[in-house]
Amino acid sequence: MKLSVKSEYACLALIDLSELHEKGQLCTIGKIAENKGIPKKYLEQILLILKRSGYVKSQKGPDGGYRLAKDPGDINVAEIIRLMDGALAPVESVSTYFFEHTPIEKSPKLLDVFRQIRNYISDTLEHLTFRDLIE
Amino acid sequence: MKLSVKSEYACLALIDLSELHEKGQLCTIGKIAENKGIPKKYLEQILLILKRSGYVKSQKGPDGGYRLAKDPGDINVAEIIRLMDGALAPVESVSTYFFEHTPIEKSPKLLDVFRQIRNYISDTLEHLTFRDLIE
DNA sequence: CATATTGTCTATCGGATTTATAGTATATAG
DNA sequence: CTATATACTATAAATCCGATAGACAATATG
Repeated sequence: MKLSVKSEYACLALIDLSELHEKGQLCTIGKIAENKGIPKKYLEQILLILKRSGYVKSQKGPDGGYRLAKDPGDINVAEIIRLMDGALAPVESVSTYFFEHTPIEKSPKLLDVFRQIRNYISDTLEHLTFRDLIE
Repeated sequence: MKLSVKSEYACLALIDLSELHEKGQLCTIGKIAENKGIPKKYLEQILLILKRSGYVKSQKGPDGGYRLAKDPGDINVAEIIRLMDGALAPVESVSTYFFEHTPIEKSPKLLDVFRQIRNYISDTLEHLTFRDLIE
């Protein structure tokens, strides 16, 4: 896993929305972009992806904006990174959801170590929810 | 850390050379490439990098080839990946050797989790030597 | 010395990916 | 009706990665 800027932006945006969630307030793309220092038009695309996957809801028009579609405690960081970047594993040949063959399979011992690393990353990030990340 | 094919090739080549190390035998680029299924011309560049960093030695001419410059037990996987790919950390802002600012710093809590992941990866791979990977 | 073999070095290409921007369409509050 | 917001698609710009090409240098051997 090498985190892309896209994943970072997605997490930051979800943190922003998580903090507003209890009040049920909408927040515009522009506001989030400004808060977190994210290019607005790029954030637009990211929020669209999050919307299509059911993490956020939106409303058009004046006073429109975005809000979370779930409780922050029901969204974990692993699923967001997988959605944006693909595999958490450092090598696809030890990835559960994005398996692919790679040259490293020629060394079973090395492969085992990377599998162990993948499991650590998955366990850590799957148990980390956006509730844990709110201030 | 997302492992590149380059790192994978470097590790596989070093494993090959580690297995020959005790006998002090030289091995040609072509042989290694064939053994591990690596494009020869690409492997050439990788071995040059390893040579310049003191991991392997070479000899030109007929009967020439490569051999390890150190004991397999004195080379760990972390340093090879850092040489080929840069940071082991999933985000540069928690990298010890390749620190850079990234947007994720806006969430200290998230940053902490990634620091923890980085430490796990570093510890694991720094203690893994090529002696451990020999058959 | 001539030749074949092997590493050295630099340049570059093709393709993919990533980050970001542009522009048009659609919904809705007032 | 108009201003404001999201929806959507296309594509630009930059970078990186894996791979290839080809000229050069060293050396063992006959």
